[in-house]
Amino acid sequence: MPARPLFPSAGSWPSGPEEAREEQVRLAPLVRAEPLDAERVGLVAGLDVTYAPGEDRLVAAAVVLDAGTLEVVESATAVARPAFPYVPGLFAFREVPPLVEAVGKLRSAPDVFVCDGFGLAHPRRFGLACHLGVLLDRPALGVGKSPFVGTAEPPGERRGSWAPLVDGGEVVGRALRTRDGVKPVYVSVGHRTDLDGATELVLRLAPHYRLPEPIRRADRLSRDVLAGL
DNA sequence: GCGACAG
DNA sequence: ATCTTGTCGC
Repeated sequence: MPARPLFPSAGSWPSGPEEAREEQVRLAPLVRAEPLDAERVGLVAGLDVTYAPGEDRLVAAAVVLDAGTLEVVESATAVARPAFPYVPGLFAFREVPPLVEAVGKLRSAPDVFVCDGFGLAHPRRFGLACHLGVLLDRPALGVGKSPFVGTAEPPGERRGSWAPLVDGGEVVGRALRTRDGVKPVYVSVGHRTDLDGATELVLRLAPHYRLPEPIRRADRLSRDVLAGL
């Protein structure tokens, strides 16, 4: 029996930004950093959400890939209304509910969840990847397309080079080059992962494109489903 | 106080 | 996030 209601349906969803920030501060200590052996990861789930222009409707997608072949194993989606407005730093309250719903429809148990956004690279060290990882108590990491908090030197131009992302004197993630000469992505720990493992895994998942394949697949699936509504 | 601010 | 075609470059 859970000590605290974990899901929105359980009635603990914040009514506004203030409560949401308090919730993040409460949950942040639950994040655990653990070594992630990228070589041993078998199944990876990519998560993403697409919003309908103008309408208050969205589609969340979870796509499970074989980390070795990058073949899609299965996928699931959820259609919903945003449960929270977009506020920088409170992003997870918008996307976590539908993402958790989509993940709940999966038959497999992915070894790692790859989120479109940040983990510890967050003002309160509790970004989307932390939030989702803690709720599911599964390994999770975040991949962002633009920096949110902190600063990083530009990594070397070659794929694989990276530079620490530092915020408030803390290393909260890495700016990682996944393609030669292309703008880096920003990797951070979500839950039960570490930066070395996350970096290695992201590189493994992004052999050809800037973004890891699981996220690209989830992005495409959520788009396609939304277009078909 | 002002600007910046994941998706 | 989304509104938006072609175009330049590897």
